[in-house]
Amino acid sequence: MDAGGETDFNMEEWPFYWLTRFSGRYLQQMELALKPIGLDVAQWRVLMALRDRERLSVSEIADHAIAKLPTMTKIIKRMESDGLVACAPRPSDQRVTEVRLTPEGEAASREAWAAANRIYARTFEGVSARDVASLNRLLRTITRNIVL
Amino acid sequence: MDAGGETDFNMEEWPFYWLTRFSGRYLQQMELALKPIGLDVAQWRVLMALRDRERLSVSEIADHAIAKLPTMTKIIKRMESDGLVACAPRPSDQRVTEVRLTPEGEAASREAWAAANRIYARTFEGVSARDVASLNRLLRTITRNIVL
DNA sequence: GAATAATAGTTGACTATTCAAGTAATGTTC
DNA sequence: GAACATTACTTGAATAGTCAACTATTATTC
Repeated sequence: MDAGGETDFNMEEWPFYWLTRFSGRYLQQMELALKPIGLDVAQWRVLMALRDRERLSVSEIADHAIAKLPTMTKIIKRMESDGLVACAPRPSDQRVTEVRLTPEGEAASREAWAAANRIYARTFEGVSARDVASLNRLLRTITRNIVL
Repeated sequence: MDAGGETDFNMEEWPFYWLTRFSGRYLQQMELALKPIGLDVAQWRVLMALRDRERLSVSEIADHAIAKLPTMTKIIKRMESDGLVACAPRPSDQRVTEVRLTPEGEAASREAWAAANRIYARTFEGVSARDVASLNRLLRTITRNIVL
């Protein structure tokens, strides 16, 4: 496959094309679904990160959400002043700022997850569980491969 | 699958998790690869859109790159003042601004595609052509489904 | 254990993106 | 064909994201 040359190259056979395109539409739809909840995509990423663990440092959230650290600082500050999260220095290491959801943040999280599930349901309607599993497997592989 | 509830939910079995994660890393890597060429991700999206067609309107590019129209206006203006693209009103409809690559823009495009191909090669190393084809097929389906 | 290095985060100046409101050209309706 | 609506952008004010430089805390080295 030679995407740069003059040879016959079909964009639709290039996975990056579809991944970019899908990702863009996913963000559009999430943005739309989050608006009534009073959230944006950046905040949604923080809620996703805080789904599994109760407390995370700002760096850990930035890493998980694949955002730069200063960006994440400011997103967290916004969410803090909106009352969605609470921040406190970690007792064992005062350098790290630990972030956790407030009850209000948990409520927003539940609403956001419900919205995400609705989008998921219609997006994968008619796709078999086996195909979803294959997709996850392949995505995990290429996500690992791309970093080098 | 109930991503919002208290039930056992494994993020790694949720395709949106991987799609978001992959997409983030892809953008990181492209950003890195484009820097020496003097391009950013926004400009790369324009070059991608202009790969197949010689001339596109600002709206068409915005739509293809899944960006908002005012954003695209400004990206195009930046690229125009960098000498990468040229703009002219469409003769048959003076409202539309047609954008095409300059020779300089074509050169940048070739370099960017080469960089993208290098990333693609290492990302999909060891992935069979059949799996790539399945991935494309599934991505096309879910990209169509998500919009409703 | 004082000096230096490394880590975690924040801040401020700069750039990029977005929303809302504007302009200009084309379509439509009566 | 004049008035109104729609389309295709563009612009300016507000917001968000980024880079470089800074502070504070912990780790390491001599």
